[in-house]
Amino acid sequence: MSVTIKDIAKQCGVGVSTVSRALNNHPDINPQTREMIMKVIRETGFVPNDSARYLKRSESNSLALLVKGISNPFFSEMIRIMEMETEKRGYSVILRHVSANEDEVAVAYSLVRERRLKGIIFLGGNFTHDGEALKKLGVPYIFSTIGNVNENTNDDDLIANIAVDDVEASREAVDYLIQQGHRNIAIVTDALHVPSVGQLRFRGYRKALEAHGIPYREELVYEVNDGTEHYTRPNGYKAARSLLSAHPEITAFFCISDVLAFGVCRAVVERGKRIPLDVSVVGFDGIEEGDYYIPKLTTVRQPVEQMAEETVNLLFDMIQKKAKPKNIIMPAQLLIKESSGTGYRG
Amino acid sequence: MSVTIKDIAKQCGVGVSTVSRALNNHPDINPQTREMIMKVIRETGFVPNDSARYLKRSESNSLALLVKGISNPFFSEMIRIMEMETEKRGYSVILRHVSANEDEVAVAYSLVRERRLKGIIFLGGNFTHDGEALKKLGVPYIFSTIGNVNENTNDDDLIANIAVDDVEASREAVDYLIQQGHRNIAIVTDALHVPSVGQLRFRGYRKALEAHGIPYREELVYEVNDGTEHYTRPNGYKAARSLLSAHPEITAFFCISDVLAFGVCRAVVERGKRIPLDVSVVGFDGIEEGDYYIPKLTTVRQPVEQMAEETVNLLFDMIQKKAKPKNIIMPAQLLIKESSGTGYRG
DNA sequence: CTGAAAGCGCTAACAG
DNA sequence: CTGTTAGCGCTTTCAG
Repeated sequence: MSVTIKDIAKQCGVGVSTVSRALNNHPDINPQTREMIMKVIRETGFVPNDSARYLKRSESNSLALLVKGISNPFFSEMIRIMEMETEKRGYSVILRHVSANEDEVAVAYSLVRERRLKGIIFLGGNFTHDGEALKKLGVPYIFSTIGNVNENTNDDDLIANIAVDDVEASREAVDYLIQQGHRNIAIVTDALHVPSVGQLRFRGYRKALEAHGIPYREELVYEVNDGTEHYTRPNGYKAARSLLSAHPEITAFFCISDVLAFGVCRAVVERGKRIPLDVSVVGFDGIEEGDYYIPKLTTVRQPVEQMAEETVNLLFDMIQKKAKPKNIIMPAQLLIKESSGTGYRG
Repeated sequence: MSVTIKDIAKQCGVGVSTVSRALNNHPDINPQTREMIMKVIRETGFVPNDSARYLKRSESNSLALLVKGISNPFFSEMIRIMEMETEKRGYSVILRHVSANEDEVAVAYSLVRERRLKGIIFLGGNFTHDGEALKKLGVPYIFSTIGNVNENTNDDDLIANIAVDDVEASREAVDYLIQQGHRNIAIVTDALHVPSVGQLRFRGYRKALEAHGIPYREELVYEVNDGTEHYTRPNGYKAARSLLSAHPEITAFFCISDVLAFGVCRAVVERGKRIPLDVSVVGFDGIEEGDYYIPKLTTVRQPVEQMAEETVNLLFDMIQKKAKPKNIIMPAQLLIKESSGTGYRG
């Protein structure tokens, strides 16, 4: 069908292996021969078939980055940095987004077999994986920004994991709201019933309330569940509308993602309330969009750059057997911007 | 290394071809044999190696969707619908994002060879392609939302293309601003020197000014160029800051993308001006985020759903030889929301 | 330094 | 219905 390595070999009057050597910058080749071959390759527009290469190759120097929920802008920056860091080490990255109903571990498994991967990074998603399936992967893997996947694990079974302390960061954020005078604080969260950041951040919320002796009210909790993706503006919007109409006494919203928070803000404003005069809104993640919102969003910032770097670092250390899987907790930072302030004390 | 089709064959006491048939739902196989084989496959956790499959297969029933500038949220929705439409037809989609410095046609070329693609969709990017390289692809291809790539082409060389009438849509948007009384209208655009939507939308801007006898002032044009991605909030922000400080008389901004517009809005507000009382801002694309912004963004909406559908439709017609490449223009719609209004008349 | 030859794991004729 | 066999395009020994 199209031009192959054989055609090039014939046209150059050399063997296919010589062409292969030229292609792969092998040292064992006469520079002149290489130059000649490369010239023909350029003229022909020949591109080697990766399927064939990977099929044959035993090693690859590449990682896969499997992202669940790629539309979440929080991941964009992380992906960018992880790609950069990986390429800096001479490795290439295979980026794949897996949809909500796909099994990322299964995808990882095929990829390892096809592309002879050296390691895998899982970004996003809940932690509900089959330990056996993970072990079968046969290469080091690491979870990033998925919460503490090792919560109930003993040291030997530790899974490589990088995340902020979701519980503590959320507790601080809600504590801040309470200190501002808020008492009727709603939370917009996700996936309370499965191990997830939603669950962890919710726990932080409860802890803060408890610490201040504020009774927990289930009616102020909204668990989003529309659509396949949960971290969306419409979901935040719906949450706040519903919460506000049932509980107009709410003066603050803690949202487990910035994207949800934008939806919440819009609903608050449409209800004729002012931010932050009447209602405070706090998000989570610290994405760029928040700084261009009006008002700028108060949020719990995850240190994306360092998290991305640490993730890649640890994975490479594991690949080189310099490290065992471990749990790394990064510091999150509450950034007080314009969407929050002193609570209404009616 | 890991379990292959041979292992399965051996374990089942059948030939590899039988396993292959079971795997591919071939009709020529005893249902019981298939069941038995599938059971072993499940138990073993065997996953066929796609590289090997594609290497051998002559056909694939798949398309590639090559996206330039994947971080632009405008594309997310288009991608979603295109994937849906394609799968509805029993084809699968290979989604690849190509970075600013990659050549999407080269990527397409490798993909065609590796994956035996049936067709290609190019999403985003400028139109500066080598016609020869495109022809070499050997399969039908289509450009979507990249502007009128056929502007200076005669009918025979027509390239399949779907876009809104960027010039006319922009003209209408600016015309609207003028009718609202605005006279000092700035434009935040991109890539004026190359064939691109930036250029087309800029042309619409000029046309509107001319039609109303408003002199064109180059000082009110800002061409973003920071970073590899141009359609970003920081770029919009910088543009508006710079424009407003040099020309405080500006009362309206026309931005060639919504994302730029958000940056502009933030800069306007920080300058102590109110939207839309003092300054109007109009975007382009009609992304969801605009409806959750405060104020809701006035924008030129591209009919994403229909564009996505038409793109897939035309490509399939071309694959089935039912249609030749053609140029399809879709209607854009000016959505007047909250970020624009009567101009300040000093 | 270079060529010949042996597969990588799978599919697709081709005979049974 | 099923097994045998010949490659898909490439990399990689192994001899020169």
